[in-house]
Amino acid sequence: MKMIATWNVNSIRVRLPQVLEWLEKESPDVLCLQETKVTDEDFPAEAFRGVGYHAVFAGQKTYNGVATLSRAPADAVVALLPGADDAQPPSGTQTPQKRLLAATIEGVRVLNVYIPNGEEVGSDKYAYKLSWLGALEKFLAEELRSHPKLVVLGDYNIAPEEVDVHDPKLWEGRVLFSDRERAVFRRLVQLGLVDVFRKFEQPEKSFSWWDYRMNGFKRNFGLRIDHILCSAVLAADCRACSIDKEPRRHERPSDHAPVVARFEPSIS
DNA sequence: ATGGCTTGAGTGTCAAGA
Repeated sequence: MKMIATWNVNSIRVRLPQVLEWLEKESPDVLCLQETKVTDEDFPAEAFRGVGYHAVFAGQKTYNGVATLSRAPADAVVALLPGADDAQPPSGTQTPQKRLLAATIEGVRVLNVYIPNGEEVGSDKYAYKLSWLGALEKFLAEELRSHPKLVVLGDYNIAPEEVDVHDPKLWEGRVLFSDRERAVFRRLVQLGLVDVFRKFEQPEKSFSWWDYRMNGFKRNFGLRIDHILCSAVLAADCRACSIDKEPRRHERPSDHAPVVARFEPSIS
């Protein structure tokens, strides 16, 4: 396995042609998708099989939903985060929320995550985000014990540092960039993970999400909230990590861009 | 200024995302 990627597609129904095109062009070994927004019976597994990918998926109607596509089959699949919905989820939300998919692919433990948005600091959804992150931290610590080759990638909905935000003053204290969220991100890293994007020199103002409104992409008003965190063993063999802005320029784009990590020699 | 776009649900218009 030499290339893994993550992409919040904001509806797999709408984005399917773009994802198929991207797979054919880039040929990653693994692609983790978030916000598929379909139930499992509506997931387009056949279309992915047609271009040479296995798919595992955990979806629900309208919201959330994660899927992991891979050249090699996925084993030991866990489709729910233990303890995530123990605390009261925000009123009116469907439970359990489908936001995590763990799978072992060619001996690498791949944790695909769609961390809650949190809406606004102090809201019910913000409390749910922190509670969900607490459950993730616990699950991750356990998974790391049994899987030295582990990667956690997806839409974290957290911009970890000032350089990850187009206007840190504007975003100070706000959801996605609040101190508590950033502290949790640091705690996840301290479990023994590396944010591989920051292992390498990167262009100034590198972001993975831009608001659809106000020409956010053209003005590069964005945030880096999609991340690839690797265990030390995998990070040592990571040779590059980049954000592919090309799909964000398409007609009807997702508001997120794919993030890609490359390894040498093969990590499997 | 609490908007701005986009998607899904469902067919009028709202919730949710970030």
